[in-house]
Order: sequence, then structure tokens, then C-alpha cells
Amino acid sequence: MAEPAFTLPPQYDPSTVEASLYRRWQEHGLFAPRGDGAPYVIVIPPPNLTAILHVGHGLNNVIQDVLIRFERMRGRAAEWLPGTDHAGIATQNVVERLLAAEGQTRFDVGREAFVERVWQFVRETGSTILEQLQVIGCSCDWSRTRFTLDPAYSRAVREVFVTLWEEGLIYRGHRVIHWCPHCLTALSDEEAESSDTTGSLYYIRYPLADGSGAVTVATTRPETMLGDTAVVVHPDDPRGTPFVGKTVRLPIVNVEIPVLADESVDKEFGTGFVKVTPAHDASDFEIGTRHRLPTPLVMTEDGRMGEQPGNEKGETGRVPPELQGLDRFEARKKIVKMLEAQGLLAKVETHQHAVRRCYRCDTVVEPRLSDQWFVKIKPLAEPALAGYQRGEYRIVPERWKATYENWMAGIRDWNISRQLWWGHRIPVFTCTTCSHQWADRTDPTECPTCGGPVTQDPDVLDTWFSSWLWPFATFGWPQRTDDLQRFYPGHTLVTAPEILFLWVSRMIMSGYHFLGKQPFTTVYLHGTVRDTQHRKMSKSLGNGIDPLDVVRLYGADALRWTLIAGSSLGADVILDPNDLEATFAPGRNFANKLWNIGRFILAQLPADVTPIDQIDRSRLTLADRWILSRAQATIREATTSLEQFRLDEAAKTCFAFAWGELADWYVEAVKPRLARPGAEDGAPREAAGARWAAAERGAPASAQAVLAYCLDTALRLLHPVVPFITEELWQKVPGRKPDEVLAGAAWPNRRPEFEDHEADRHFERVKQVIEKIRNIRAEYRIPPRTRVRAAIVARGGDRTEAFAGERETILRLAQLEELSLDGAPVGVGAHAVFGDGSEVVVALAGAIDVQQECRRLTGELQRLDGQLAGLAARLTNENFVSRAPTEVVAREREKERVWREQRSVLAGKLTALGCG
RNA sequence: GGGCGAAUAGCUCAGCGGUUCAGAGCGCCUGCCUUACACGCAGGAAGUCGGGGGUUCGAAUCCCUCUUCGCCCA
Repeated sequence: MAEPAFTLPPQYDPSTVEASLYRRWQEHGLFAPRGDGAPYVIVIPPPNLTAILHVGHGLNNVIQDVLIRFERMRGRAAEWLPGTDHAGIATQNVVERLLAAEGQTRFDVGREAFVERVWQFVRETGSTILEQLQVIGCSCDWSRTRFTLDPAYSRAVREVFVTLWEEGLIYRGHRVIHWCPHCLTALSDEEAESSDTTGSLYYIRYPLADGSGAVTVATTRPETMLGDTAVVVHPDDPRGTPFVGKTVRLPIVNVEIPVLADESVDKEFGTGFVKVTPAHDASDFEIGTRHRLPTPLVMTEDGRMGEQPGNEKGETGRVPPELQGLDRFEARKKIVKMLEAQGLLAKVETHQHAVRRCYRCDTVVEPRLSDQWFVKIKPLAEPALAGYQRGEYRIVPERWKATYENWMAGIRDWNISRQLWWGHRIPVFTCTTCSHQWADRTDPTECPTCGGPVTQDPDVLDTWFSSWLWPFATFGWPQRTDDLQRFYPGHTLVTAPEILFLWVSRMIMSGYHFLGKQPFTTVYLHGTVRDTQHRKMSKSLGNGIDPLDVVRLYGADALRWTLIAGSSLGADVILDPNDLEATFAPGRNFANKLWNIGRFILAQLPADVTPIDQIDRSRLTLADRWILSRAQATIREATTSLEQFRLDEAAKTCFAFAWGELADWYVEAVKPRLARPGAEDGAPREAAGARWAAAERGAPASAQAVLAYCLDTALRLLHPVVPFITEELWQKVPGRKPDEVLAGAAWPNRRPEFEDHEADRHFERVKQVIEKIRNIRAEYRIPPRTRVRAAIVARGGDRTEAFAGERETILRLAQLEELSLDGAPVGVGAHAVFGDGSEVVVALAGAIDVQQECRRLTGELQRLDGQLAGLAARLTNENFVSRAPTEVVAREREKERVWREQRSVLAGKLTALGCG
């Protein structure tokens, strides 16, 4: 072909191609499952509809995209189902803030108008994050996008609730739950996240009613003392025995409460005496129940001190006027002061303890006695756990096994009611006439028992009570839809460990309970994205990275590359938000390298480039055979790595092939062949020194075919990780039909006929020769332009013919003017000796410094002697020879033989040079 | 208090029983605008694989222990 015109710009500019490539994929309908291959299903962990894409989402979704693109290319009917969840608390909070900006509260506008307002918000911004996923290249099946408040999805939620109700698994619990005073709702155990906090432990004296002294209790929450109804001590604690049965006078409140014995008391904690606040502490509630204590609430729902209407047993007067309405933390300070003034504060210690906070707003959770709906979870957990133990699904990495099993075995009932307006209204109805209460699949107009008027429970369901149905409600359950038949059970669930309990385990439970099968076969738990101080990236710390900034600066592929290549199985990903350049440049550089590999190769290819399977293999050069063989190894390794979720390994393997082998060696090796003027396909040529080769070996056409094949293979292999750049280049490969798209192309098949261990070995030697010559050149500071003469003496397993076949490669890449292979001396020179004894000599007449050369070779010799000594020690060790596997011993003996050969050649050189 | 994980080159990480396995990327040093790429090419320096003990013919690699850090559960 004519002098190639490099029409492509020398630098890849992602911003000009990404959006249109994404559109192209969508127009081709590639993201919906195609063909009749076995399905491969991933359901997305639905982000909050209020969420803005952060780099954690980025990691999570890019991993899913790599997997789905890989399986799609392998011919599976790939279904990656996207969507969002309605995020009850988070969304309600956001809209309440919008209202607050207008000077209103949700109570001002009323429930119906408020919910309508939220829907308006959802319609305006609810799909923001899904659109952002497209920017980073996610190939979700947008035709099946779901939302947990879709009508069909809502029917599934209701069906599940009513079914559980009918099965007797839903009950009304009167107990102490986690209450968020900011969100004004109950939370489940999993939504109240505990964190270790440095607080104070206050020791308070409670005077005995009979004036005979006092007992001292220790507490981290002094304000709860207003609700104390007893003091307990362990029955075996000798310190307590004299006091059990007496009463103390509760300070400030000024009521008398009993001192009781209870086995649950930890004798080691504080003084051994524990105050009991049944309405504001879960374990105190249990103590209270055992001893039939009253349960006065002393705080309002928004976390202020106050009597609560409906306070049982009509007890009032526990909160003195000066504390009424005071925030609980203000009250704590004031109560401590009051106690101090009365001489009742014994001491204060700093104290490490766990404090639970609301997972949505970070407010300190207040334990609070209340009535809530609970799911009896053991009957759901047991089949799910049994299925795990039968191996019906697995968790990767496996180290999560113990955590998961322990949690499932010790699981506690699930509080599913939330005092919110945004969400699935709980379908429990009560007759105002006869008090009949039931759950209903449709909204009743009258009581089925007495025909009286009915009211619906005002609360909504926990958002997780809808998202735990995600793997099947999204496919139409409870309808027996085609999608459900086809896509349930799914395959891979990719998420972060922090929602293993909150979400993953519950999906598994609901899957077993409602469909009798695990929802997916593999749970892949990836790491967390952190900054260089290993802090989780968060908005409040300001250490986050905006993925869209990265896309703007370096391209989506650079972002994806960094996230995938930088995170090994389940390990955290450390990124530096203060140095985006250092963090993402490797990805950008790699994309640009690929671009230039493509730019060069494409410029070499004729429009009718020969397909690799039509090439006469006998006409391939050593370099051809080598790169073709390397391509097979790369296909094999990348495929295996992806199958094992080792995405980083797959990425790095392909990187090494494309850059380290194809670009650095093969492309360089074939340049002379491609540049040969007038070279025609199959035309005989005079290959200087190619005595062993057939005359037509190494024709440009075969080089072109090999280049085309290797480029095509590399692009296919890398496509799941860096889809944009690979697609852009692949489009330009000759012979492409207009409707062909890499995203819809096949994963490369291995071609065993190109696996060639001999070529691997021989070309490896050619590379070493070149590297050794370059190394000598650098050491002797030979200017890059200066061409020198060199000689190779092939010994042992090395073949002169192999070097002869790549003579031009060696000449070019080592900057030689002449290469001798016939053992003829080249005069004074620098030597290098390989294992097996093969020798390289670089002629350095004039430049050579004999003393330096002696030092160099002596160093080599000493290194070799060290290695030989180690080997000898092993081989003379009878234990080693008798106990080590025979193949290991044989390998060591072979090594010794080769190194001895190398040593003797080296020693000969030293003698010849006259070194001391 | 219980459980899990991490500690390998200046940084971020691979390697997890066999010495040409002490590696990669970034950074660093020295040369190069060699007609695909300076977001590049070539060469190079750099780690007693956290400390100690043990198992083994042989240990970054397995076991114990200590130290430091992180996470989860109570």
C-alpha cells in the first residue's frame, strides 16, 4: 500500500467520541438481552433516587459493567437491570428541606400534597444518577428500568406484606426501638449504625428513702434518669445484698423507686448498681418487663424532655418545669449541674462506648418505647442460611462467610414500620366499629366482619422492605411473567459489604421464601473507596472525587481503568482526591497508548487485509509466531481471571499484552518488513542472513494479518474495561461492516494452532539479546545514534537460526550496524553471557575500558557463584533430594547444569581479557 | 469484650510453600522529539517482604505471638 497517511490525531480525545459511541450502542439495542444464549443476570443495587453519582457508585457499577460486557461478548443473553429505590427517609428529608426554604413544613401542606410534591421532585430529578451511569459507560438494559414505587412493584410489596401477615410472620411489637428524633421515625437495627465514641460515664448517688445512705449508679445518659423506675443489682453481688428490697428516692424527680436483683446486670460495669429506664433503653425494657415496672416516657418524639401523652399508668410529674422542652443534650448538662449542686454527682469518667446514629441523617438515635410492625425473621433466615451451607450461592471473597453465617444465625426481628409519608403505605386496616384488624391486597371500603368504617395504618414500610424484593419484583412477580421465568434466579450481585445485612441477606431470604430459590449464585463484595488517609470518601469530609470531573478531565475509560486495575478482589481502593492527575493519569496514558497502537497499525493495513485463518503458517516469522502465541496466552489468562472475578488481573494481563508485547516488541519488530518498498504479498525477497528461512517468509502481508488479528484481539479483550476507546478503534479496522459494533462482538476464541512454546522461548531470547546490548550501550555511554557491531554465539538450547530469522529486529532495536552469528570474533568488546552459555559481544574498539569490563564480568560471575552455591547446598542436602518432589529436584539439577555452562563461558571471558 | 482484614520499593498495590518470584503502575535518576505515541522511547537506582518464635528439605508465602492500622458485631 502507499505511504500511510496518519489521519487520526496523535492524541486521543475522549470528549469527542464518548457520548456518540454510547448513543450508537443504544441505537443498536445492544444492552437488552439478545440471542438465545443462556441468560446472565445482574440486578443493579438500586441507588437512591436522590443520589448523585459518587466514586463509590462508580466502582460498584463499573465492576458490574465489566462483568456484563464480558458475558455479553461470550454470547450470554446479558440482562443488567437498572433502577432506583424510593429511599423513604432520604427523599422525604430532601423535599422537607425544599419546603423549609419556602418557610413550610410537611405538616403545613398536609400528607397528600406533600406526597404529590415528592412525586414532582422524583419526576424532575429522579433519574439523574441513572443518566450519570451512562456517562461512565454502563451498559444497563434501560428498557427494563425499575423504581420501587412503580405500580407493578408496589403490588409486589403489598403481596409480600399480606402473605407474611397471613403466614403469621408480621406482628405488632410494643418495645423499645431505635428512634431518630430528626427524621421522626423508627429505624431497624441495621439502620441505626453504631460507632465508638468517647463520652462520659456519670456516677450518680440515689439516696435511700430511709435516709440510711445511698447507692451509686453509673450512666452515660443521665437525662434518662427522669424515666427511671428501679435500680437493679446482680443477685450474687455482695455489694448489693444489703440494699435489695429497699427503695431509693430518685433525685430531681423526687419519686421513690425500688432496688431489685436481676441476673442480667454486669457486675463489672460501674458500681454494679444499674439504673433502669424501661421506656428509653432496650435492655432496661426487658428488665422492666420481668419486674412489671412502669414505663414512663420522658422525652418527646423530637428529642426534648417532656411528658408524653398516653403515658402509661397515668404517671406524670416526672419532668420538672425547668427541664420541660429542653433538648436532650442540653438537659443532660443541666441535670448534671443540678446533681452536682445537690452533692449527688459522685464522679465523672471518660468512657468509650458505642453510640448509634441514624444512617440517613447521622442524628444520635434515641431508644424509645413504641408500637411498631415487625417481621418474624427466623423462619425466613433459616432456609436462606441452609441454602448457603448447601452451596446454592456463594459470597466472594470467601472471608465474609463467618460474618454472614453468624449474623444470619443470630438475626433479630425486623422493624418494618416507618413514621413517614413517602413510601408504601402499610396495608393494615382497622375497623373503627368492631376493632377487627387485617392486611388487605386491595383497599377495603368497609369492615368485612361488621361492615363498619375502616382506617388504614398511617405508617409506611421500610424502604428495604421493598428493595429486598428487587431480584424478582423487577421482573414482574407476583405475575408469572416471561421475564421472571427467564431471569430468575439471576447470577451475580455486586455490592459493598456495608449492605450485606441491610439488603443482600434480606434479598436472599425473600428469594427463598417467595420463589423457593436463591436470587443469585454469587455475591461479589467489593471494597470501599478511600482517600490516602484511608478515610471513606464522603461529602461531609470533603474528600470525595466526582466521577464526572474525572470523565471531563481524563475520559470515562481512564476512570474505569483506575477503578478496575486498582482494586484487587474485595480490597479497598485508595485514591488521592488532591491529586487527580497522579490518580487517573495511568488510565489516560493507557488509553492514549492504545490509541496510538491503533493509529499505527490501522495505517499499515490494506482494506483487504488477510484474515488470520487464511494465512499460511509456514510463512510466519519467529516474531509472528511469538505474538500470536502470546495472544492465546492472554485470551486464556484474561478469561480465567474474569471468570474468577479477578478483574484487576484481567485488566493488567491485557495491558501487558497490548503495551508490553504488541507495542513494545512486535510492532517494533515488524516495522522494517512493513516499510520494505515494493514488497508485495507473497513476492519472493532476498532476506539477508535468513539462511534458514524460506524466501517468502516474513512477507508484509503476513505481518499485516498478524497485526490486524492482534489489534482486534486486544481490543476485544480490553473492551469490558475500557469500552469507549476500544470501540472507537475497532470501528476503524478494515473490513468492518457498517452495523458491526464491538460492544456486540464476540469474545476472542483461543486458536490452539497458534500456541507455540518454541516461539515463546526463542523470541524471549531475542528480546534478552536486545536488552543486553542496550544495557551495555547505556553502561558504556554509547550515543544513541552510534551504530555498533555485535556478535551472538548460540549455545545450549539456543538456535542460531532463531537469531538469524530476527536479524533485522536485533539490528534495528539494538542499533547495530552489523550482527555476526557465525562465531567470528568482533574484536575488543563487552560481553554478556546467558544461562546455557550463549554469548553476546558488543564491539567497542576504542570505547572499551578493560578494567570496567573486568569489574562488570566479575560482578556477574560472583552473582552466579552465589546462586550456584545456594543450589549446591540444596542438591547436596539429602533431605532435599529425598523429600522434595522429584520434578522440583530435576528442575534444580537442570538449573545447575545451565548455570555451570554460563559460569564457564564467563570465566573464559575473564581469562581472555586478562582480568586479575 | 467478640470477630474479620491489612502491614511487601517514596506512594498505591500484585505475589500467598520451591531463588533467575522479590514484581507492576506512579514517583525518582540518566539519556533520547528513533517518521504511532514526550499521556512517549531506552537504560537505571530503590524493599533484611512490620517485630519475634515455630512448622518444613525449603517461608513474603503455613502456624503461634507481639506491635500498628482499618472494618464489623455486642
